[in-house]
Amino acid sequence: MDTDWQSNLRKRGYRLTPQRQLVLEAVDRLEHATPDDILTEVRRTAGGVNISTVYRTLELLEELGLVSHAHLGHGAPTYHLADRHRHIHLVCRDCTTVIEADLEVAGPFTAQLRETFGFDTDMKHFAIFGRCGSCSSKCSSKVSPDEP
Amino acid sequence: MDTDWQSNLRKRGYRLTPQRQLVLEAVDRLEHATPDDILTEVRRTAGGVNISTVYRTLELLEELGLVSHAHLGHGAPTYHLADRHRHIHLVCRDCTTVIEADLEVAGPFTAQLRETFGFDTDMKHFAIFGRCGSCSSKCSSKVSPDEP
DNA sequence: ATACATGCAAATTATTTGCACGGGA
DNA sequence: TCCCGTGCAAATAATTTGCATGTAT
Repeated sequence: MDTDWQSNLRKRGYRLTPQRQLVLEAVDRLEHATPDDILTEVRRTAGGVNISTVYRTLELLEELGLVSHAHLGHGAPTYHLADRHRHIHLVCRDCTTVIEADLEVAGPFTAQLRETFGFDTDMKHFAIFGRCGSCSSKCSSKVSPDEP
Repeated sequence: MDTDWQSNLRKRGYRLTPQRQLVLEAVDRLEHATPDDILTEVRRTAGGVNISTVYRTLELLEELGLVSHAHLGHGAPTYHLADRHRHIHLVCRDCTTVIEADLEVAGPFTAQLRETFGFDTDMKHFAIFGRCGSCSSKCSSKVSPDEP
């Protein structure tokens, strides 16, 4: 039987291929996965899959609203199921740990941005940069040049 | 006479070169400039300068605390004088306009992140993603797949 | 059957690195 | 003089694209 997304895919004139199923499954299984991570995971099942297929498929799945990506740092973007991961990413500049904070902690902040600038904010797309508690308590001698 | 940063440079054993002066001046003059933007600007004065020198110089100037960089989107990072641009960048997903908001609008938000997670936030480093007022009012038919 | 999807290789873009030469201190 | 800094070219990494072949519908 067809799942919801599979019939949706065909409804829009796209084909259902093994590669597309495998990429979606990999995005589901992995979390915060880069295109390269996803390729590696997909190849565990289907060895011949190419990286360009992964890029093209991720683009398609994002267009369909099934997956989203976020920028957690200078590196490659990370992909996740669109209906999962409804949270903010706090990334530590020192240990690169990612803390996941509920979207609502930013509620008053985004409300003010809307009020002041008419700006409709998506806090999920870019990470929030800073230093986590454990790195702060280490009183690191290496002071960031970008901080006040 | 030596400026502050020039003697600082030498104090640390680095040499004062035309390239380093020109890169710093370009970062000052341009705003939100990518390494490539900076190269173009520097070459207006000194044609032979190489892109790798720009990268190496930006790294050095950042180490010295003179410049900082921010990530305003998926593209290359942008550089600015460290003691300027003490603000948050609001980037529109549709028109890619950058709104500059005073850091203090995020005060309560960063206070709560510190309280809840012990996380010390630098709102300047990554842009805040969303949609600006004028793009929202256009009632764009292209609904973002990443929004609730 | 027929167009769309894929694999593959080459092109792009952004950044980094090895190396020999040249110029500041 | 000495060695750091630069230009240059090649290496890397991430992503995109053209094209011939393969395949879902």
